[in-house]
Order: sequence, then C-alpha cells, then structure tokens
Amino acid sequence: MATRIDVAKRAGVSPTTVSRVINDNGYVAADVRKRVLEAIEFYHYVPNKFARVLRTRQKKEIACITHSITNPFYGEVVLGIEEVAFQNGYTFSLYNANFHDRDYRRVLEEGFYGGLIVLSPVELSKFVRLEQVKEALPTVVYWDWRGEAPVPAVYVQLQNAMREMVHFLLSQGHREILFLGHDSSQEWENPRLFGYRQAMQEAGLDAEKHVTLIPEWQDSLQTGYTVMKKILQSKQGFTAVAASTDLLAIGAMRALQEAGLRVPADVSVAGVDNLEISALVTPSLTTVHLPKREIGQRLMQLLLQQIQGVSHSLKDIFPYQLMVRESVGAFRPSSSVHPC
Amino acid sequence: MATRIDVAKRAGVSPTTVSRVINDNGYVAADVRKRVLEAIEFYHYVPNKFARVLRTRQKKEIACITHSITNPFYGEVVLGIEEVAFQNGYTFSLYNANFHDRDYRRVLEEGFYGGLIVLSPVELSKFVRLEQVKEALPTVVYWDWRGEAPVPAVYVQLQNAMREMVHFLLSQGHREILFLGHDSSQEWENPRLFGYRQAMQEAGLDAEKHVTLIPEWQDSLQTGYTVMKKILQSKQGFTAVAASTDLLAIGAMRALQEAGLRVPADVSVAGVDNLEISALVTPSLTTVHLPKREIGQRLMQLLLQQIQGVSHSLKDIFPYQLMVRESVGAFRPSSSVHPC
DNA sequence: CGCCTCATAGAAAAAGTTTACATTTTCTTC
DNA sequence: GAAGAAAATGTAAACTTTTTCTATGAGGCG
Repeated sequence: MATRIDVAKRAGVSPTTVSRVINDNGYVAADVRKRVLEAIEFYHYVPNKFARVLRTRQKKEIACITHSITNPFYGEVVLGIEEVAFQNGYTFSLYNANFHDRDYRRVLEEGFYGGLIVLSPVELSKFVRLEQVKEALPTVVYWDWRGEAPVPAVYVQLQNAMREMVHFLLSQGHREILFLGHDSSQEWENPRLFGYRQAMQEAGLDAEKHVTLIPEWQDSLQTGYTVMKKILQSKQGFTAVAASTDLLAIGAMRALQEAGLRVPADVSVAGVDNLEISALVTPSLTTVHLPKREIGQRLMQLLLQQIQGVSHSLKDIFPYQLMVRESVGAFRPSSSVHPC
Repeated sequence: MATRIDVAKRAGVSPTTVSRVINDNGYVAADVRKRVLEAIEFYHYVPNKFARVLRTRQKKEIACITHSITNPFYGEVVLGIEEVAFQNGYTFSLYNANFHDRDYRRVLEEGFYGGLIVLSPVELSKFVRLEQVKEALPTVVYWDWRGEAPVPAVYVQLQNAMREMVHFLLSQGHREILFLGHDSSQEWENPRLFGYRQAMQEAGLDAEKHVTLIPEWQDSLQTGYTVMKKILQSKQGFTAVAASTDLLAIGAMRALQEAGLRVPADVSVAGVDNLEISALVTPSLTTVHLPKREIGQRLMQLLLQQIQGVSHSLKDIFPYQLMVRESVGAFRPSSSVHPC
C-alpha cells in the first residue's frame, strides 16, 4: 500500500505538503497542489486511518449494538441512525451481541469507536453494562423500559401505546384479553405490561388473570408461535390477544389458525410496532405504529451531541398511532377459545 | 486514558514488559507478571487499537456490506458469518449501502478492515466495484448470479432450486405459471429466471409468456405486493406464481388475497429462500430452503483463507430443499385468475 | 538598504504500540 | 567454579499520520 511518502516523492515535495493538500490547511501553491493530487490519484492513495486517528484522536466511526440483528424493528431504527450518521460524516457499523460478552466490551473499550448506540439495553444487559461502557465512550440508548436510563436516551411512550391498544380491544367488546410479552424484573420494568394492566384496571377487569409472560426476552415469530401453542393446550379461555410486539402477534396468530381458530372471527389479535410485514399478513395485523426511523435519527442526533459534549439528556417523546386492520373484530358471545 | 507507560511505571517495569504480559510472548517472571496485571487492572488499561494496528498491520476486524440490512435473508447469513468470525478472534461489523458510494469505498480502502464480505454484488454494483475493492483488501462475495465471480465466492445452485420449484408447480397440474422476479442484464444473469425458463421449456410450455420482471433489484414485501396489484389489473391469466424470493411471494400473496382470490384454492404461490416468516404466514408458503447460516459460515471461512493467502477460489455448492407447505394446491380447471 | 510580513514548504516531534536487538541475570553442566 | 545456555528485562526503531516549529525567499515600506 502506498503511503504519504510515496506520494510525496512522486510529486517531488515533502510529506508535509501532501498532508496539507489532503487536509486543506496551511499554504500550498496551486501548481504544487495539482502535482500532489495527481500523485494521489496515481497511487490510489487513501490516508491510513489508524495513523490518523492515533495522531488526531478523532474517530468518525460509531458503533451500534443490538441483541438481534434479524429483528426488523431494529432494522428500521438502524436506517434512521445511518442516515444522520452519514450526513455528519460518520461511518457506522453494527454489532450483534449474540456471542461472547467479553469480546464486545473489549471492542468498545479499546478506543476503536467514537460513540456507541445501544438498542434496547435489557436484552443486552448480559453483554453491555451501560454504567461501565459510558465511561469509555459517548453512549446513548434506545430505552424502552420504565424509569430512567443511565445515559442519554430516546424514550417511547410504550406504556401509553399498549394501553391504547388494549382500550381498543375493550371497545370492541373484548373482556378476556390475553397479554403476551415479557415480564418485568427487579431491574427492569416492562412498560407494555404496565400499559396492559392499567387499561384492564381502568375497565374494572382482572389485570392478572390473563397475563402470559415469556421468560427470556425473546422477540421473534417463533416465540409467539410456540408460546401460543402451549397456551392453547392449557385450556385458558380468552377472546383477544394483546401482544407486546408484532412478531409475537404474528407468530401467535399462526398458532391460533393452525388450531383451527379463525382470526378475527374466533379470536382477535393485536400487536405493537407496525412492522412492514404486519400489513401484509393475512389477516393484516391491528397494531400500534412506532416511528422507527425517526427514533434512529434522534438517537444519532443525541449521540452527536454527546460527542460534542453538549448533551442534555433529552427525553424525546415520540408519537404512536393505532393502526386498525383486520386482525381484530368485535366480540361475539359465541367466539372464545375456551369459553369460561 | 491510561497508556502502557502509566502501567509500566506503576508496576515498576519497562513498557516492553507490559507488552509482553499483554501479548503473552517472550519471557516474564511470575511475580512481575502479577504486578503488571494488577497495574493493568488498576488503570482499566486496554491497549490502543490504533497504535497496535499501525504497528502490527493485523486488523482482526472484518466488514460486511449489504444493500439491505432489513432483508431477513441476509440477516441469517450474517449470523453465520459472525459465528465463525468470533470463533477466530475477529470482530465483525455490518455496513448498509443505502447511502453515498464514495464514502463506502473510502471506509473500505483506508485500511480500517482486514477483510470484506460482500452480500450479493448486483445490488451493490453502484457502490462497490469488486475489481477495485479486492485490490485494497481481501474480499469474498456471496454470488447468486450465473457465471464467475471476480473474487472467491460462495455459490448457491439457485437455478436448480428455482427449476425444482417450478417442476413442483407443474407436477401439481399448473401450466400458466407466472414468474415474479428480477431481470438479467448484460452484466448479470439471474439464475432464478434461467431456472424458471428451463423448467417451462422442459415441460414444452412457453417460457416467456408469463415472465413479469421487476425493473430495479428490489427484494421486499412491498415490491411483491405492488407488482402483483399491477398484474391483477392487467388481466393476465395464470394459476400459479413462481416468485424469486419469499418476500416477493408473501407480498404477492397478500395482493391476491386482497383481490378476493384464495391461496391456494384460486392461485398457488411459491417462493425461494425459506425465511422464518414463510412458515408462519397464512397460508404457509411453499418454498425452497437455502442454508443461510451455512452460507454465512462458509463465507467467513473463505475470507479467513483469503486473509491467510491460501485461497483457492472454492466453489461451494450448497444443497437446497423444497419445502412443501400450504400455499400451493393442485390445479383445478375452475381455478384461474383470469381464465384464458 | 534594512526590516517586517506573508506565502510557501520542509524538518522534526508526537501519538501508543510491537518487536528486533542488546544487555543483564540466573541456571546447567562438566 | 567457569563457560555457555536460557531466562528476564530494557532500549530504540518502526508503523503513518498530523501539526508545530523553523527556514527561505519575495515583496512592501520607511
């Protein structure tokens, strides 16, 4: 690989002058500049990033870490992040924390990246300790839990979103509404679960009877499918399913259909997220739209502020919107999985 | 940030000894090692990656570039890549080529990465010129086109896969089979299209009548949906759809259903890929399984060989497997979109 | 003409690490 | 107990870049 010295030799100048041309600072005569540019072109010379960063300490590379690269929700968030990153001259790379925790911390701490975006910390809590990592580099987080994030964060009103969704199910006459989602822990409180309980209590219903909790945090089609299969064996009676996410909802819907139940005639199903697929399954999924791309954009903006040191942990409140589609129908007395 | 020199001072040794402890090479006495490790712990010292790479030229970081991070096909391939990368002490980051081409080339060429995996070069041909980039760093590619890749590649027998799928549709009695997918160009030949034509010709049918080509290479649910909507307006008659990918198939299926057509009673639909979602939509999709994770693993193995200089452009032939599910039914004389 | 300013360009230091080489200390072995 | 091997540690160069400092010459001005 050609270095700056090769370029300098070919252009008949000193290496310093090449730097000046590249970084466009200091005085350099027009003809000299031209010669240098030609030499750069000749060698296809690109300055060595490692040497440059070693000297300047300016890393225009940011990292994003997520638990599940295959989750389309994060996919869309990432698109938003990228957009803003590139506009600001940053490059962006994505990590998937499926593997060894130690390695990830190492990567993040060895000074490779100028900033870090953590998508949903709960799923990553085994790998990334926000308190530790924020010491090593500017960090922001997509925080979809109740309470305060330990670093600047983008918040979404998931509790209200879920609540509104359950309200809608209630408005359709449903009373036996199954909650399908993740549990809270000592550390983390699941706002979706709170939203569900809130809505049920407001309607004067038992908010615990139909709560089905998924042990490990897994947001996948397969999880929704297998959990619903199990529920159907348990003879639990319900007429609607309020799923934490669209993936869970779609998986659950399939399990219901395989059991010979019609959605929404026999059971209604709704989710939260509004993924692309949700509008294109049959029946199309009633869900709550979350502005994924905007979340990504704001995350990156927040990180830029962090890097520049002007971060005032802004709590962005993003709008959500109920998307009424086919998968929810009005309650009919005859319709119930196992009448109770 | 603490450096090696701080650590050395605290441990009362020379910086060299610290290096030796860290890299575990050369002689170092047990008690000295212990002192050094304590000092490292004290400072939370992590060697600066930039200085290290500058010196050693060993970049244990590889990049993967794709056109569409949200495509679950690539998502699963990436899981396989990651697995092997981590086993070999490499870290891995993902680029999404939605934005400026120049920037990507720059990132790749400035020596940041020790290797590059390109997922499907056609979609990236605007951004990444394999012939150029392979000069800058070891490169391998997932090659899903006819002909030879310009760099070591992992090949999949897509032509045969598609052919087998169309054979299956034919075996179910279908004759008016619509092909839904991407066109070939001067540069690239689409093996799926060839597989379709081959199967149709073998059956003595017109292989061109029902070919519907998607202009830009777009593999998404939305594309399948909108293209099928358009087809339905055109009054073209067919009884089955052979889609290039599962995403296109699922999108198309939805458009058919919205038009009041039953799948598979009125129209059969099949795809290629076997994504997770494909088994969980209703009706579940008949498709051809491709070993995505294995493809990823092999890609990374191939790249490791490239890096070590022992690459003998191995052509991996991966098995595929027809997955018969609900979305294809036997042809019935009465069933046709627009009987012709 | 002497001095100052400004345009231009090179020399050298610095960033933090690895490693070849050099040096000192300790251990074998006859 | 001396010689030579092996173990342990240190010195300094190298990796490539940016940046500060210095040097040279040209032109302007009193």
